[in-house]
Amino acid sequence: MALKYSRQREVIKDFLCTRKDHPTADIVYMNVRLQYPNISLGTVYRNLTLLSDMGEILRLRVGDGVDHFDADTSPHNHFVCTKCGSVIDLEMENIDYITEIAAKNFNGRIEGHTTYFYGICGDCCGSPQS
Amino acid sequence: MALKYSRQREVIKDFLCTRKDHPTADIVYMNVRLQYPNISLGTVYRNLTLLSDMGEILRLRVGDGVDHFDADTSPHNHFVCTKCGSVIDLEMENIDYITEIAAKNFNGRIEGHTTYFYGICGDCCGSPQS
DNA sequence: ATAAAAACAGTAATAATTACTACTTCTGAA
DNA sequence: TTCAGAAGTAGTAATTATTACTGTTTTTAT
Repeated sequence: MALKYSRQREVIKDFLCTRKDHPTADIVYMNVRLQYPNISLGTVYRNLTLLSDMGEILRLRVGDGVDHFDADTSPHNHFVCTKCGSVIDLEMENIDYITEIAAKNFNGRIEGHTTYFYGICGDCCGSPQS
Repeated sequence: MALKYSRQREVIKDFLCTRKDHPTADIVYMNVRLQYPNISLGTVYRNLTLLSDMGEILRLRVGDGVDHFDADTSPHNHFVCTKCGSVIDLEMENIDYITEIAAKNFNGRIEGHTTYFYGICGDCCGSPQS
């Protein structure tokens, strides 16, 4: 009986599934609290960690100092706007073969890679003085 | 007269040039203090930020929650061991063309990418129970 | 030499995340 | 169906990396 059901965890997962942007723990907290007013931030963090450890969600470390979370666990890549900070899904062909390129002259086991593309997103390209 | 000479900055840069692992600010601080005992941690952070803003060093956000720094600014990629946490240079062919692959169906400007390979390093592969 | 700008040491503050604790909720058997 | 114990929770405190602030020192252009 290692993992028990928890209403809070379900609500967190459900909320994350409704979002295509990649919210931070704090944003999850603020939103989940609307339906579940006395949930605690610690519970949000614990369950996000739990869910990502189980592989049900992804934890994205895009380099802005805050973890982002993604309910879409299918293989895909992300773009981070250096102007507005938004994290966007990319529809692009799979590039996982780069791990084989990396493995060629490497003395160790390469298991994967994390790649984030950065630049200016469509919205910010259109807005004044970038 | 925007940027003035500073002995502290020189010592920090010199130390970083002697290292091929990718030390954190704290490790830089501890080592630089051996030669410069009353340097402050804030000075180390400020100068590391300054140097990376000038492009003289790289700031690596490998996803372990701590920034690493690299005096080698030539284009190369990094590997992070998920067991011991060490950050290692990879000698591999350039993969920057992946930004063009990413740009194909993307409505915005892709300027670059950060890629970190992860797995088990050579040392940890050899050691017991990985 | 000197004065203003920049940098410094030392300390305080911030921000994200994790740890702790007493209480509550699940759940598998009696 | 109860009920005991494990797992989870709310609320708070602690931790960790980093940045900001302040009064003093260093650099450098005149």
